[in-house]
Amino acid sequence: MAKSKGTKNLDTSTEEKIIQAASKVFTQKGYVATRTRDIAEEAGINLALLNYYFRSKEKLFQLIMAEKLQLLFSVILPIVNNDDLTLDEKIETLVENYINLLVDNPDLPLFVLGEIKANPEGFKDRLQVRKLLQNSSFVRQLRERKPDVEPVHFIVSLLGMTVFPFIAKQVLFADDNTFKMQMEERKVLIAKWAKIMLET
Amino acid sequence: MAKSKGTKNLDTSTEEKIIQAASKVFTQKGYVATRTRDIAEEAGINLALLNYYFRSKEKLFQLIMAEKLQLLFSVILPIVNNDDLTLDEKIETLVENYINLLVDNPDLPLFVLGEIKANPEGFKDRLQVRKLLQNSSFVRQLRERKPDVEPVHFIVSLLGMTVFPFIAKQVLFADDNTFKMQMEERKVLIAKWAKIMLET
DNA sequence: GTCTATACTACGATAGAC
DNA sequence: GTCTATCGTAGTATAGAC
Repeated sequence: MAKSKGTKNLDTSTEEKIIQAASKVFTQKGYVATRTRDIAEEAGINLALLNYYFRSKEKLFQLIMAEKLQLLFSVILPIVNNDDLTLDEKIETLVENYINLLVDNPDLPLFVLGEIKANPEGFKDRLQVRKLLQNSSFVRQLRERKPDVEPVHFIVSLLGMTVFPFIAKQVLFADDNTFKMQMEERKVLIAKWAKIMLET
Repeated sequence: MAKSKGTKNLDTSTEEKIIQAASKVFTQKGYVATRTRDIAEEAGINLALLNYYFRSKEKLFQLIMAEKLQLLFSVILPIVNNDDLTLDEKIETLVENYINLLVDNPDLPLFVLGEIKANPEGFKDRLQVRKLLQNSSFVRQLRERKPDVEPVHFIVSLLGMTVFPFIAKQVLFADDNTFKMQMEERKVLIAKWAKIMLET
C-alpha cells in the first residue's frame, strides 16, 4: 500500500506510522479539528517529521481520504456490477459486506460525508457515484423488477437502513457491545425488509 | 424567541441578526470550521459586537445548538407520545413532518450528528432520546405489533430512510430541484414501505 | 451600542543542528 | 532521518475611543 523504499522495510516504518495515526485522527475528528500535533503524538514521532514525509497537512489528508473512498467503493462496485448475481443475492451480499466494513470502521460514514459537504468542489471529479450506479446491472435489475419506482429511492433506503445506525450511533445506541450485536442482527433484517419492499 | 429588550424592538435587532447569521454559518460549516469573522460578516456587523452580545463563540454556539435540538425534538416527541394516534398514523405523520422539516433545513442532520460526535460529553445530559423513546406509546405499539423484533431496529430503519438522503445529498443526488421533488415522492414511499415491514 | 486597534494564543510550517 | 527551536499567520477576545 505504501511505496516500499529500498531501505528499512520494517513494516512499522515512520512513514507508515504517520499514515496509521493520520487515518485514525482524521476519521475521528475531521480535517479542520485535527491538529498536526495530534497526529505526530499519536504516531509517536516528532511534528517536523510529518512535514518531512508529506509536505503538508493537506497532502497527508488527501492521501487518507483517497484510501477511505477506495475502501468504500471496493465493497460496492464489485457487487453492483456483477452480472452473475441475482437482485436478491446482490442485496444480501451488499448488506452483509457493508455492515462488516462499517463495524470495523464505524467513523467512516460521518467522516467521508462530512468532508464532502465541507468541500464539495474537491470531490466533483472523483465522485461519479451516480453515473457508476446508473449503468450498473444492479440498477438494471431494479428497473426490471419495479418499473414504477425510481431506483434511487430503493438504493437510498437500503443504504439508509444500513449506514444510518453508524452515523447516529452516539444518539440511538447505548454501549458498544450491544451495538455490534444489533448490527449483526440487522444483516438479515435489512435484507428481508429490502426484499419485501420490492415485492409490493 | 430572543429576549426582547425595552429598547429598539425592530425585529432585525443586532442581537437577532447575529443569531440568524450564526445559525446559518454554524449549521453549514460546523463549530471548528466557522470563524467568528464569518458570522460577523454574514450578519453585517462588527466582530467586536459578537463578543459584546454573547461573550464568546462557544456561548453563541450553545445557543444555536439548543435551538436546533429543540427543533428536531419538537417534531418527534408530540407524535410518538400521542396515544390517540394509531401506529400507522404515527408513521405517516412522522415521515411527513420530518421530511418537511428537513427540506427546509437540509444541513440540520449532518450538523447535529457531527457536533454530537465531536463532543459526546457535552450532550450526555441533554440527550436521553433512548429513554424518551423507550417509554413512548410508539414503542409500546411497536412491541404489540411485532413482539419478535426489537423496536430500535424498526426505528433506525424508519429514520435512516427519512434522514439519510439529506446526509448523503451531495453524493447521491444531482440538482436541488429534483432532490426536493424526490423527497416529496419519498413521503408516501417510506410510509408504505414502513407499514409492510411491520406486516411480515 | 458600535467602532478601531491590538493583545494573546494556537497552529502549520521551516531552519538548522545532529 | 530525526530532533529542537522558532517564524509567520490566523483566529478569539478585549481595551478603549466615540
